[in-house]
Amino acid sequence: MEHYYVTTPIYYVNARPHLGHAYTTLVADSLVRMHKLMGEEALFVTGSDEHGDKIVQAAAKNQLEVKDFVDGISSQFRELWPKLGIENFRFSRTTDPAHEKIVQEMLQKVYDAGDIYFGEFSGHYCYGCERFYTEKELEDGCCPQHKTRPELISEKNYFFRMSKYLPWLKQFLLDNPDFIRPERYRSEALGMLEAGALEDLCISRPKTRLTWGIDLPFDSNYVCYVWFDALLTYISALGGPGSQDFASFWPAEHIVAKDILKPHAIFWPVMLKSLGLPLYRHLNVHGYWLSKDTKMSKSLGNIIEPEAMMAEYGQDAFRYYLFREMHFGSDANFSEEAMITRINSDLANDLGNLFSRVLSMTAKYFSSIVPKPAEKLEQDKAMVDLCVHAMQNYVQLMQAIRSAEALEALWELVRALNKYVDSEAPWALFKAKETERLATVMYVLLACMRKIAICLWPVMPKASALMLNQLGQKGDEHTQPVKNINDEITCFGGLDAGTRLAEKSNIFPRIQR
RNA sequence: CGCGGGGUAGAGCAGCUCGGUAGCUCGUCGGGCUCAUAACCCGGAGGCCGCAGGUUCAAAUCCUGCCCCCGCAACCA
Repeated sequence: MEHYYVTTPIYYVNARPHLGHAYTTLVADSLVRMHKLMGEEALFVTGSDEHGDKIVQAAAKNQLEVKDFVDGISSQFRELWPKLGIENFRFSRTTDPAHEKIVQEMLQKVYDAGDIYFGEFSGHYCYGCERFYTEKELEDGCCPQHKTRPELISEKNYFFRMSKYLPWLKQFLLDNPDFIRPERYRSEALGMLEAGALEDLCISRPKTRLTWGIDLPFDSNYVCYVWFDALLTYISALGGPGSQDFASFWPAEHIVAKDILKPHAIFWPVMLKSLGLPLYRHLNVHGYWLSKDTKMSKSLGNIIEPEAMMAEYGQDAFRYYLFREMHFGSDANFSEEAMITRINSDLANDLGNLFSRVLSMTAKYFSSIVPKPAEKLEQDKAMVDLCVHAMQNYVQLMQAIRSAEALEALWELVRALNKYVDSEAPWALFKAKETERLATVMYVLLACMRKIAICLWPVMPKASALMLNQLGQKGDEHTQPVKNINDEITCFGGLDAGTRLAEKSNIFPRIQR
């Protein structure tokens, strides 16, 4: 069986989850569901990044022990996902002992290979912030936070010999144009390499300054600082190299937002190279959700809380809106107004109403039993062809993480079905007692609706299951409705004559403004 | 001269790689149908494709310059 593995970043737990976290994780969920729908074994990993000085500071601010603090926020993240219909994930924590062990093994390996060296670093250190600033970051030579003059101190630390691999990486990116996608982020990554500004990575902190971290295996006076700790969760979550899951699932499809392009596009491949491990499949980089055309931030008060949106509009509608609105890679605006428009026009008017009118007609004309179709006419065949094409496009685009276009493609089918209802006018056939013709038209409609319901499982699992149930099919939000959707594309039908259907349907009610 | 993205109907976007009728959704105006969630279907109006040059028989699409917006340069998806 094919295996498919996706990761989200592990989220830094110094604040509550917001729309951006939710989106990234939803994309991972939809991909896993899509691949399960293609008969593959699929899972994804998300988690929380819990080390570092900012965490220590945030805990102190909340007057909590660090461990208690990270336990709290971490579980907020973990518990949010199922509410969004997100499943099939492993939740990885950087403070998990199993992870810490693998990080130490990997560090030792890189150290033994000679890619880690002990060096001196000097810079402008602000005691208030407990961090170094670069020349550029300083404002008039002062710390931008505290407005005080930082002290020039030097510190011994461990460095990862990243520069050694940069020429190789550059060539690799040139040879593999879709390794980082969409294209714009590949350009940006190449730009970073071009600039030549990248130095070796500092990967440690002395314990005199930070103890909340993983001990370096080769020097107990130091803890590991961020990169090896955080990025290696993608591997440790599978059990690390040598494990069965690693053999089956690696390499991963990574999903990140554009703010963390550099660590994932540059640091991570180079680390993998040094470790002698296969690189990830792709780095898939998405943009930001903007609120009123600007980035969301606490100070502007334009943060969107996923839970509040779901409470108001429901899980399916919220998911649909996010998948439909954002073109992967570009920024998108989040607005409740736009979401309501989408819900009303796409979900209520087009899709929901299609189910409503067709099921109600089937109740009236055939007592809610799927009729046996007679011979298909040209227009029926055209409808079936359109269904095949729409599904092909949809499946392909969803896999390529182009959900907006995928849904657009599927909605061509939804709209065409509404049109087909109008042009074939089943009510007229009923009055004229053309029962055979009526049966064929209704069958084509119902069979196509079933296909749509199957397709939508990765995007709207609950609604998909509900639609399938109304069509007399088994189906629940947790289990893929068919073994392999590709079989559904190539063969029309799949809906047995004689199946009992729901008498009416109101899956997506209109929202009154 | 830091890097990257963008400026296309009232709104939001696609098209630009590989030049040749400017497309989609929402909104708006008019018509049709009556199965349906006042939903559905058809038709119309509405755009000098940021500005100025250039290449070309032909440019939203290629080249040059300029203007404006946004993001990154900090572990904020």
